[in-house]
Amino acid sequence: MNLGELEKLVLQYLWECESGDVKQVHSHFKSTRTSSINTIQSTLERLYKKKLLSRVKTGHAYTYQPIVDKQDLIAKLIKSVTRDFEPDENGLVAAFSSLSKEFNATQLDKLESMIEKQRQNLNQGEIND
Amino acid sequence: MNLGELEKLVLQYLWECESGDVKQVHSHFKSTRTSSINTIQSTLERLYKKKLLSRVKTGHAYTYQPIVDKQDLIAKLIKSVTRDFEPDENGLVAAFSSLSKEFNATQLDKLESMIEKQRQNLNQGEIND
DNA sequence: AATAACACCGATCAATAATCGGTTTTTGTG
DNA sequence: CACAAAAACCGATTATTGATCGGTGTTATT
Repeated sequence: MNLGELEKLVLQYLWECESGDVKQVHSHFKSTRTSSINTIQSTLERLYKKKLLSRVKTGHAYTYQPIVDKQDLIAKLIKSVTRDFEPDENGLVAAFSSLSKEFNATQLDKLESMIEKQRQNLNQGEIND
Repeated sequence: MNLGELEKLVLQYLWECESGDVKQVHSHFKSTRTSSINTIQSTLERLYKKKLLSRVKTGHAYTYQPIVDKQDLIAKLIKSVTRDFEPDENGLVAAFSSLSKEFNATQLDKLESMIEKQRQNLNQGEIND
């Protein structure tokens, strides 16, 4: 999936605010972008069609809300760019070897504790099978 | 940076073959795609402009060669999609938390050994400073 | 000099994001 | 209920970028 510049910005905003209607989104960007309210409208619709936003009518205006959270979307995009070149299921692990060169000690600690947490998840799953 | 479908395929091929000229690339894709040799030509030029390929004249034909290897390109793309949403330097680490949910025990082992290797790199650097 | 192989330029097409005007629908108010 | 405001919806336009190729110029080889 490919996201345009405005689409990314709108997503960012909705992650911060939890939800919002066209008017809110439009007025948020009034200071930084010249996009008309119709432009915001169609951007929201595009994100809705891409299944990144849900919407409910409140009164006669839609309130839009992100379906996926930021981390999940990033994860999805990372998997997508990786799979383009390494369809293999270990592709992501392999890609990590290049990536790891840029982590400092603190970041490595964090990564390691995430790994440990995931190990526990796996073990937990085994017990309950 | 955004890569088209044919651009990705051509890159893949050149990673396998180390290098190749237009004719070679074209004949490689003859069976799977209908792209004319001119289409291959301009795809190679686009990749060259994107600084993903280098080229040297051998006779009067260019020989193209990847500048970045596959893992490095994947790493670059991963950093790029991450930075779009998490400009912070810890963004990648944060993104990893969603990603980690899908790794099995073997993969976790591999990741951990990469982390260990990177720790040693960091220590080595310190000593030589 | 002729020819073949190739690069290079320019044009077109396709897909998609960004843009907005105009119309219809909904709703709240006098 | 009629009307005005607010919002959705539809359709058209523009911009960007990748894919495509024809035609022309350039170079090397015989």
